[in-house]
Amino acid sequence: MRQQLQHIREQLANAGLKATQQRMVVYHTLLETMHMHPTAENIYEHVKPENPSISLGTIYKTLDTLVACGLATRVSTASGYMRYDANMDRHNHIYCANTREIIDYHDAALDEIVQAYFERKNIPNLKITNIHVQINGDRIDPEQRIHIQE
Amino acid sequence: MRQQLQHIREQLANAGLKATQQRMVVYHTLLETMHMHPTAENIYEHVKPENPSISLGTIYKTLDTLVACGLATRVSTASGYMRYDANMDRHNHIYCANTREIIDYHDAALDEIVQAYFERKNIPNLKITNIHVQINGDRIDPEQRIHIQE
DNA sequence: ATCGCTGCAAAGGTTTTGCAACGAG
DNA sequence: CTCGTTGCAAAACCTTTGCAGCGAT
Repeated sequence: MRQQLQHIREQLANAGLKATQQRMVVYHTLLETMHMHPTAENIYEHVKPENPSISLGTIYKTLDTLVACGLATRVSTASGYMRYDANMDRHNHIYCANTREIIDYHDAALDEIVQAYFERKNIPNLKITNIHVQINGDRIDPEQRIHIQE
Repeated sequence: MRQQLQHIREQLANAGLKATQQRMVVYHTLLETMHMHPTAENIYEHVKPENPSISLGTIYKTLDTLVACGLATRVSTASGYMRYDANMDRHNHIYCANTREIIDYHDAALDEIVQAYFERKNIPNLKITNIHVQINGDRIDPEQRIHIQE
């Protein structure tokens, strides 16, 4: 955790950015709550108790900054809310329509199959940067968590 | 095209909805501009010259209606804008980062592979309703269209 | 004629912006 | 000390809503 803060500091320095309290806190929170793909508002509420003077505008600016320097990404939604993800490992998302969750889905075998498919396919005039499989569905039992085994 | 308007009329009737001028025009435009996955604003601008009295609020309400009765879907974006798609055939999307386009990508073989994969996989407590492959990339030559051959 | 739908304008919610004060390097 | 960053509040956006009047059935 001290190590993680050090890591954050380095990443920001590499991008030529100051390691301010606010950035440290926001990025740390984003890492902590990564699995829920929070909105700016979510992070604000999470951070405010221990940082009462932080402003929502700063959260937005910081998230933009993190995305710009490759420490986070925006998550595609059809909901109108912007959600953020600090998990930069190659992974896919399960979208639960009934619970509105977005669940990480790591699956190297799937990624391999899909990537191989597109290498064979070769779409002209397109340089593919990344492929993302969006699994839409519903939790059958909304009380029970979805647990993924590779 | 007359046939298409008839089809629209039937679909609306089936859903217990009145076939108003506005709905006909909006849906017709959405079908015509399907390939560009327009925003509500896009449709408004497209429609206004020939329907000066139509309001943007009506466009939004109509798009909601079309989505609710299964004639259109919302397209996932990481941009904050809501985009709509009247193409209800099973298909995927190519997201061009440099041109901001969303291009339809039909590929039955890919769909087959992915679907078979998840049938084998069976994620516990999840009922999959649909799987969507998002191909992110850049046009190499922004002047030249991307043309897909199956 | 009825009741659902439209147009308008106002409100709502999220995200961005401008600028003086602040603080990390 | 300097210049990038923050906090605040206002503005800019996109989308939704309320309601009187209109029009499809």
